[in-house]
Amino acid sequence: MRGVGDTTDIVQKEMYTFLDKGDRSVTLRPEGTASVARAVLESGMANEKLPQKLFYFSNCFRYEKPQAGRLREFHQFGIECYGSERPEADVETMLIAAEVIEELGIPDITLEINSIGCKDCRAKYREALKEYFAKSKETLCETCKTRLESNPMRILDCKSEVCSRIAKDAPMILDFLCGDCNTHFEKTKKLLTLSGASYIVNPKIVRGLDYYNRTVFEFISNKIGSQGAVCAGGRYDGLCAQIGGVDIPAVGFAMGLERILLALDAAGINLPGETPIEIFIASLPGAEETAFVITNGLRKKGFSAECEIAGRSLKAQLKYADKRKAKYNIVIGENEINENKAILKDMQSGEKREVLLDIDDILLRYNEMECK
RNA sequence: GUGGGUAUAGUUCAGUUGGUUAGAGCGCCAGUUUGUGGCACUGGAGGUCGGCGGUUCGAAUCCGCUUACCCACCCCA
Repeated sequence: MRGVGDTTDIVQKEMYTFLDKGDRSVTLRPEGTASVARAVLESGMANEKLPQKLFYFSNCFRYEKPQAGRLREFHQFGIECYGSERPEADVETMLIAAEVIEELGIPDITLEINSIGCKDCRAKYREALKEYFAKSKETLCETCKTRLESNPMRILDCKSEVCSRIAKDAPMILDFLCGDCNTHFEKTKKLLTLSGASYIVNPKIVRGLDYYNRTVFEFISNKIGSQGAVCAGGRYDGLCAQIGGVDIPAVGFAMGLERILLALDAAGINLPGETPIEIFIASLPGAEETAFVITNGLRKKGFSAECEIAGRSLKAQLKYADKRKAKYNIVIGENEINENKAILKDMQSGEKREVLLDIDDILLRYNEMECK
């Protein structure tokens, strides 16, 4: 609550909080950053070397009404950089996100950035906003009336027709940045441009977590429904001190994995499916034990090998091997056991080669066929 | 929290104004020379039609309640 901010929706409405069997109040984490900050401080990482660069994959929980791209249990991939207050860290972070998105091949993603300044800038800005919105206080929507006192910046984000119309001509945070924050933002934009990253400045971005300051950004898709933010983040210099640790600047992002999957799906990009097995050892009645032992031997050599464990006919076994996309097969029956020989067959080319019923010989022939 | 929608086989979906034994494609299993798969053909398994209650001679179909899911608002990854 301290980290994310107790006036945010995440804390006020969306936390899964309950008592455990020892009557302790437990909350499922709604996001990753505050947990990482706590871990960094608790483990003393901040005293080791700086900057520290970290990543996480984690499931998160928010009590919201589910819809496309919004689940009550979802997964985030995130990175965090601790120990630099300079724009290089901000841009490095954004570039990594851009790289991930590009590497995955997701098209039509826009990077939107903004600066929400520091405490001083925001104090002035809040006053200006209050003054501005107070003039139309009566026409604001109910939630925004309360936001006027608690967190006027979020009125800018309100989608209600009335509020957004009023917000249209509201003062912009960018006009209230102090010298340092302005320099930081200008340098950030410059580094992005120098790195060849395309972005737009969206002065309306207000992140929903209170720990952010200065740079905030979102990677947005318009192909995955109304929950378009596929990745979002920013700088959070005050968070460590806020939760009771040393004062250490940081910047990071979180990526919504389910939303990434939606975007991949919308673009028709398939993720790699089932891993094909390398060798399938089929067996005829009486040869099951030999097949089993050879399969195990191949596995110990690091191969992905399978044999029949369901007692099916040869035909069914090979059908199964085909469905598993096995690269090679070996059929073992009475003849093979008597002669201590079998046929290693490439299931795609149909090429065959004689092998001894011996792990090393199978590996040798396998490699010969693979290298051809 | 607010609004709208959907629920039938493993899956994607048909199912007429209420009327016999609820169907199809794909998937799964088996067979088509009992030692080589993919293709084709044939056959098979698999459903208390989301749940409970009501109307009716009769309900997958109509009504009420309920649960789950989907979409949008809100909010956010």
